[in-house]
Amino acid sequence: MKKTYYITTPIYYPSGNPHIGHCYTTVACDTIARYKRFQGYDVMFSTGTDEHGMKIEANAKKAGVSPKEFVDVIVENFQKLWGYMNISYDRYIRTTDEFHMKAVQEIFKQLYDKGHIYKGSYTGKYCIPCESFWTETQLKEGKCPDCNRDVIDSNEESYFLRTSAFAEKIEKLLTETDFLRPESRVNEMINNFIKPGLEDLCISRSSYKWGIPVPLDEKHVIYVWIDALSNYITLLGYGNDKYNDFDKYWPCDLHMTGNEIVRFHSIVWPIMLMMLDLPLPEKLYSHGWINFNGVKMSKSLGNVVDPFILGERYGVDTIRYQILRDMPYASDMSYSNENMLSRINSDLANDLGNLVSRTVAMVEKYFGSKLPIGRQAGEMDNELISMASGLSAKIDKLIDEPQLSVSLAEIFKVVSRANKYIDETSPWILAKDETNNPRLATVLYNLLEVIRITSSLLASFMPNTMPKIWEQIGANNAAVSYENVSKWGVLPLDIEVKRGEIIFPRYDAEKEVEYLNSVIKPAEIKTVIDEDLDKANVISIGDFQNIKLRTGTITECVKVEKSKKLLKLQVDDGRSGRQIVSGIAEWYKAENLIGKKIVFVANLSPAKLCGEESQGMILAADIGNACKVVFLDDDIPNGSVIR
RNA sequence: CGCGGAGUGGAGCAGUUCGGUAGCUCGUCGGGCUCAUAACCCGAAGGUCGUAGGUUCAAAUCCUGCCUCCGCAACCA
Repeated sequence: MKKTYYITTPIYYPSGNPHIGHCYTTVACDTIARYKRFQGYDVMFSTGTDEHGMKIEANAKKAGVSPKEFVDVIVENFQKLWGYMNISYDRYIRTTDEFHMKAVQEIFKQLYDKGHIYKGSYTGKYCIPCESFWTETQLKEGKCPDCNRDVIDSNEESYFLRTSAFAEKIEKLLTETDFLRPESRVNEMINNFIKPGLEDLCISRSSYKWGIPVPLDEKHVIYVWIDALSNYITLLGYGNDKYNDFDKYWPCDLHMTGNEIVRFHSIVWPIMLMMLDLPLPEKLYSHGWINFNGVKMSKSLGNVVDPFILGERYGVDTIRYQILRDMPYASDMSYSNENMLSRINSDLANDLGNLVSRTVAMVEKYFGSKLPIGRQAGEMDNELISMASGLSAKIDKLIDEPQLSVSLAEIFKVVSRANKYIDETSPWILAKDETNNPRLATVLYNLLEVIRITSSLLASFMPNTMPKIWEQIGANNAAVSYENVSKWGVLPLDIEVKRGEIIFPRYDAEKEVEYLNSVIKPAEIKTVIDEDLDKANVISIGDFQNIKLRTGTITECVKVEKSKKLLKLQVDDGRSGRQIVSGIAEWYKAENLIGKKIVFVANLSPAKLCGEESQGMILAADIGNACKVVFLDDDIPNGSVIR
């Protein structure tokens, strides 16, 4: 029986359309899945969408549709993108799939029956108008991060998972095995969550409805963790009859995730599996993010790179190549339109595409497309041959780590060596004398062999384009099999080539960058104007009159020592003065504010921020992620009322 | 002192585990070649490795302080 290999992407949260970040994770998994199939494994490659939760419920409401209708549209976009990017997933799971929902309830029940779940109460902050729960850390200066209003303490009855009991086991798993990679993540997890003491996890909510109901207690829905993480086993048939290959594929060989959900995959998920008495996955790999010109991509900044735009213009394989090649192993990738163009021009067009083109052209020109049988080896051949035939062993190892960028670098080292080999052997000189024909044929044959080997290995990365190369060098399917990738001399001696279209065109980098900059913009500071939000939050004139705005002058200003964002201002308010603490330290230096005239909310109930009393709030404008204080003309007297 | 990561020629990175005066890709400049997608090959210029100290015969690499940037802090890959 064939050996199996099970690889997963995370299931994505469809609160918005997919972008190049989702793309990276999925393309990386696809490449590994393809390579494993190439090696002869029986592969299960899964992806999907995590479709429940408050945010989706809220977004759907805003859009005026049901949550299911809302996610259906976005899920279609995800699937469209995966089709477009040539993603060879075997199974797509949606957490709204009937079989999954039933299986999750089944898993919940099992955990409950085994005593791993108990009913307790969840303490948090609640914003009444937003109907949202927040944790202490989510609050912005003690206010609801969505609407900036006061929140109240709230106790909600909830179910909890006894994760605390497994702290020691998880610590061992993380520190004594290579389960979690890269290693830097291990430190992060241990320091942040294990050392301070692992707490039980709240696994249900009653504040929204869009989720899988808790069995026997339908007031609650199952919160994301058990719902989403379980997908990795339910899609194999665990707890349901729809699929039947759990025994075949579990335990998983590789879970790939982004950094933000490592915690749940490295701590909660293994604990769940331990509770269920199931074997643990072999490996969890967390990759970095794609930054755009050094700035993290985010929808609010409007600097999200759209894979469709890039794919349309340069081809899907080109995009796949670029993101796989430029994402470093353990850190973030810095994307820029310039880097993208430079990468595809120099590696794909100049090195690989041109190698194919010049080799095929020479076989055509010197031998009428078909090599003669006679051969004559040369000393210069040895290095090239040994590099090429030893390549696949390296790649096998790198794919397992998984070091995709380094894999590509290794393959392209051989491509470069082949270009150099052409210069060393100078076929155009050999061609001048017919007695050199055996030598010339050998040189060209060697080049074709290098192209066969490198393109076979590259096919997992660029599945569309490599067959075009095979056609041009006259390689049949057997020649590009895994079995032959470590062998030399596989192509028939009298191989016939067929010149074809240019494989990777070269682009005018300057012109293209100009074009790209016009359609894919780096982050710029801009104000998001959300009229709908304003309309939804209309207040009466009375409400407004309840807010007392007054003018004042900043007389003293120092940074609050313990905090990163807070400045402590002494304000002359035309009366006895007051102290205001404001979260603007990221944008203003304390000394620069002294003497400035500002507007503040005079009747705000005092609050303590980082131990400092704040009697009011100063007005500032949100500009993108930054903020600017509203300054006034100096001739307005302190204490004047604003209306 | 919340946690983590990073600061190396114009850009992006490797090297730091096990100290011995820096390496790769792109870009720039010069040369070669002409089979090829103005592509390919060779060579050169360009860095006192964030900063201040310390250990050492010797530090990008070890130790200490400081500065700057980024990410995370219950769910944006």
